[in-house]
Amino acid sequence: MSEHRRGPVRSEAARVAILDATARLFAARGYDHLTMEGIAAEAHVGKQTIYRWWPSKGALVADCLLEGRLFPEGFSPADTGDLRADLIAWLRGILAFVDREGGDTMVHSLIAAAGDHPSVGARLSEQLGANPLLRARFESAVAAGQLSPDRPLDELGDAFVGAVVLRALGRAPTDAAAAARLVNAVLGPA
Amino acid sequence: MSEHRRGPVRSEAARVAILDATARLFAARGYDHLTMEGIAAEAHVGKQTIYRWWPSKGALVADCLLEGRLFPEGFSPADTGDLRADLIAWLRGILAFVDREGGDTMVHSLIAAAGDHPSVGARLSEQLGANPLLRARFESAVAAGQLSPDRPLDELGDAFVGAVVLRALGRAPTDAAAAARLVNAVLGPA
Amino acid sequence: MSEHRRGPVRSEAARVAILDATARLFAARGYDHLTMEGIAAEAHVGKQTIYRWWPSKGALVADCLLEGRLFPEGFSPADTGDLRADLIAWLRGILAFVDREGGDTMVHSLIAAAGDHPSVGARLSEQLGANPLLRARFESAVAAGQLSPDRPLDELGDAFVGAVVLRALGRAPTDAAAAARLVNAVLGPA
Amino acid sequence: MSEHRRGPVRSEAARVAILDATARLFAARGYDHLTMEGIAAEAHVGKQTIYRWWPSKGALVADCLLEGRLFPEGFSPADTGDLRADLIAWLRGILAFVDREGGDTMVHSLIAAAGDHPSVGARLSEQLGANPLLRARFESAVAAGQLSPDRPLDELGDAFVGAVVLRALGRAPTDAAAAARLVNAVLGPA
DNA sequence: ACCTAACCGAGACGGTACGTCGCGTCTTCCC
DNA sequence: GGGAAGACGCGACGTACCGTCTCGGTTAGGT
Repeated sequence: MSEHRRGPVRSEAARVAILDATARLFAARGYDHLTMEGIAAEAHVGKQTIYRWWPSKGALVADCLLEGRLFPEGFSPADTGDLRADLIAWLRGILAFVDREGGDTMVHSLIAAAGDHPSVGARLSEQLGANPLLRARFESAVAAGQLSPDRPLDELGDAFVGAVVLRALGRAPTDAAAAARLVNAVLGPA
Repeated sequence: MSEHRRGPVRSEAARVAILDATARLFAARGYDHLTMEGIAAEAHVGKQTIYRWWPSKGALVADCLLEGRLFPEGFSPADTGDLRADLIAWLRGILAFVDREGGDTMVHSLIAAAGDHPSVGARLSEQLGANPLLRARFESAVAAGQLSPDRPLDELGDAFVGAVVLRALGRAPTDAAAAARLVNAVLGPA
Repeated sequence: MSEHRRGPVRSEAARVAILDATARLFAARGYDHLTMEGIAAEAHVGKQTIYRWWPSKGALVADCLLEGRLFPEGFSPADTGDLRADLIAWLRGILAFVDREGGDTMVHSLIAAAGDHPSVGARLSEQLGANPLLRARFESAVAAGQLSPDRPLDELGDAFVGAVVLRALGRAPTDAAAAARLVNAVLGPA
Repeated sequence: MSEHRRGPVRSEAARVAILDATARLFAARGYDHLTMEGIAAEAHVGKQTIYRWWPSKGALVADCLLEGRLFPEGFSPADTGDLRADLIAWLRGILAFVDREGGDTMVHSLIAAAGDHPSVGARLSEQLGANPLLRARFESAVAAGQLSPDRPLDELGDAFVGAVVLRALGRAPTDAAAAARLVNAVLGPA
């Protein structure tokens, strides 16, 4: 009944080698020094094998992001019961990542990749902003009466993550109090 | 007294022709279809004349932005006395610009350019976010008692503009109520 | 047994198109107006395809020479039994070629190419001087007793061809008796 | 009565500096690595000053040649009374010059320059071949009965020098007996 | 036990743009 | 008005990648 494909199936080894090579080169040299030829060489794979399964460099990076090959970590806010303190700690972690050696390159690369490939943009806020987890933290704060139930929570997360992205775009230096200022700005003073 | 330079000075005609050509091509075809060769041809100028004065495509676009060649307008919030209404109107204008024909291309191009060149990022928030004017609007709101004097105003602006940028990165479609939701999220419910 | 190469083999069509284009443009505009870009365009070929197989313009011209694409003819002395008359006729042919419309350009181009690429120089004396055939003519003359068997024949050929090349270098105009004078000078008076 | 030119006359210092720089760079890097910009810089002279007085690189080199800035020496045959021995010694000197470090570069450069500028070709045979002196040696040999008075002497010189140039073009290695073979070839066996 | 379609590596191909070099001209200031 | 400095429009250079294509070799179904 069903149409059967003959011949060998997709090589998992090749798929993994390509994604590994992509993540490795992305981390080492950034998105715009990433080349299809470089990936193919690094992965010991023919270029056609890449093009057979991914339409573009952006899609490849999006897949790496999806499989968590670019951020081993994944930032998520703690829940100590004190929303402001938790948000400040969470933002500090992200800002420290951006400020560290090569971190701004990583962020800029992701932003560049987001420009190339729509789904990278979507993944970006999830991975960097950990939006589902962030939203959960907000919901917990609402339940605890620390946050008005009328605040649209997704937009609230966007405001925090967006401010960080904007800072990263402009490469503005971040001081120690930046996280606290941003929380005060968005949530209102304590 | 001063050490004097001999030889011809920089040609203003060439400088203007290059910036004009850059702005024209940027608007027409977007940042990543913008090429140095295309600019040189459009400006009837040698490539070397571009490289003599600008190190990269990004720097060129940054200068265009600085001279207001990319946004004749410049979004600025009105001051009717009602902060929320003014912010919603201002955000709607920006979102409409992003959503309009080719508007997302323009924004993505600017974001891409920001990745290439630091000062584009800085200029971006000023031009697109009109930060000095936005800050003035916030200060007016503080004076009117509509905003707590303890909110850091620059971070507040970053949160708004950042959220818009983040939306644009993910190419999420914007509905009519998006502006209002964002204002409620950041400022708290009315 | 043998290590096997994978991947596509060299395209004969591209090779021929490049050599054809080179010969065509060389004949039309001379060696120093010959450009790699022009050849690539004329041959409908990427520049890299030329650089992949030839290191320089000179090597390309040398290959054309080797395949007889620059002189369809190839000057060779007749053997009527009269050495002096045959040499004079042969030299007249060459001098006429040099003097004719564009002929000096061709010769200067070849000399310039010889400067660029060693093997062009070697091929030059073979093609223009037809040395193997010239040497055969000398051997025939030795057998006929018209030439001392102690004359080194290669050097004899070099003397004739070299004198012509030297004339061409200096662009000295050649009169009708030039060929006869050269024969008398080298072979001694009749 | 006569039209007087006003302003300063041609600067001899500049003229000498340019020719010196040309000769220095020619010897150091060869004709085709010689650039007008390089000469101007080396001579601490504006490019316009060069173009004001010389039409091309070739003309510049021709002038250097004319003033003896390229060959301090100038090969001339001795007159010991033995023509063959004198010619062999003379040829050996030239061949040694060609074969020595960078000597072939020098000769190739001169040939290339001859292609660019007609008078370089003419000067070349005079300087390298020392034709007037060579002709004088031949005339002495005719007087001594060592050479038939019917041999055209200019063509005879051309044959010798031309054979050397041809060898140099093809970069053929020269062995010790080469000079003797050439003399035997052209003059006939002893 | 073939057959054969789809996979794989390698890499040649026609292209586009890059950033550099050198050309010959033009422009500015100084002597 | 000659000369230094050097900016200009221009054209070619040789390189880097793009995305497509063409090879032989390798694997699995299907028959």
